[in-house]
Amino acid sequence: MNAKGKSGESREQLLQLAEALFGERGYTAVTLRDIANAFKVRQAALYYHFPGGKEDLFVEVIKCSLMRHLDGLNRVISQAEPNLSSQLNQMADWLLAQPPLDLTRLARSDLPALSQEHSQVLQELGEVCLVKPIQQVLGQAYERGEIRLVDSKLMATVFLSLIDTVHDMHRYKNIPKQVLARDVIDILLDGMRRR
Amino acid sequence: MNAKGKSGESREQLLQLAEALFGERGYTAVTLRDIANAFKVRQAALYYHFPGGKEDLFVEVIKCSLMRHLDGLNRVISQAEPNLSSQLNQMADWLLAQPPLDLTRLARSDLPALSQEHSQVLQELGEVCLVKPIQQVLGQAYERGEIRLVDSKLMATVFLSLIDTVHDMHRYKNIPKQVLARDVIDILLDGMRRR
DNA sequence: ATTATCTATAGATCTATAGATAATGC
DNA sequence: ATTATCTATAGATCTATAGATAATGC
Repeated sequence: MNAKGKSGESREQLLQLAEALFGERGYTAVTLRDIANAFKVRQAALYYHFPGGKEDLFVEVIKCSLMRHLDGLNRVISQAEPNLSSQLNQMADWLLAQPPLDLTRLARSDLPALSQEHSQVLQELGEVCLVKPIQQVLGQAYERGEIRLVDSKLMATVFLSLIDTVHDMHRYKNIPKQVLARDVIDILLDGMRRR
Repeated sequence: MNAKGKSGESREQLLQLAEALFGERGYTAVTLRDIANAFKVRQAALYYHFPGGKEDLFVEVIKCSLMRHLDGLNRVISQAEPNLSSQLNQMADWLLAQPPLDLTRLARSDLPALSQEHSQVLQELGEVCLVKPIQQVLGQAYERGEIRLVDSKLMATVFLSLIDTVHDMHRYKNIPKQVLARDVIDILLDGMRRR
């Protein structure tokens, strides 16, 4: 082996660099050369780690990212106080610490460039790993009587795109992301509250 | 002239087709061939209408779209009843009738592929044409005492990404976009209301 | 003469493959 | 022998340019 250490950790680092780039600019806008540069190897060397090429690398990146999100969300949900406010804020903190994962762009721009197979798999995994956990939290809050009945899928998706908005807003304001998120979440919570 | 009629209207139609494509999949994912196909000409013929090439076409598309949004938003704001609920709902209806214009993707994926000049111009025009009008409506609602003090830029951006969420959500549900938007807007309004 | 297209193609990427090379592990 | 890179390059796009062509307007 030439530069990188144990196989597992260098693959991990490659996935991490690729995730940051894909997350920032999207599938078509990021080239294998960009990723190779970040990894400090030549473009062709990526085919050693991902013989399937760009599409397989992307699919792997998104799969890993989504699985990690599922784990992370479930963890913070279980550790949060058993009320919606705490749960949403903990989820927001966790999501904001991750590289951006814009489901809207994923569905609109990235997935259409992939094979129908891959597109469908990622679409469904996105539902399961991101939308479902939030939907569930909203559903439980309704059953506890904390909020009134809402379209939980719609509100879960709104919550996720709110996170992306805050990710971006942080470029222009130097208010911490968590504070921005908390402000919007408070408004959503008040709005959903039983009256 | 061969196929298309008066110069002005064919340019209009070209801009409209390009706007739909760019809006759906983004700058890098849409090729000149895609646009030419939609316009039913060969790729090279686009250089007659836009000698500046792909980047200039995109910049023109976004400029026109943003100016139209500014006009449309100002019009519906002035025609709405003078309360925030009516104004936001009218704006939502108008935005949902337009091709999607995802500011998050624009800033993250599209603008970085352009020259710094163009990138900056569009960035600022996006602020002026989309964010500012909504910010203003929120500011006036605060002065009327309808809502409490909020970060109007943050909430304006949240409102815009909410519209994009609804644009997408409509793919999966067959509930009318306006109804979905109204549900979320009601929640935001209640949350922002003075207590 | 002007307008709106076309064909053909140069030049610049980008993805992906083939084969060489160097370092380590047995 | 295996692992992780490299160089070189084929093949496929994609953008952009040059020059030809056909229809209309004067």
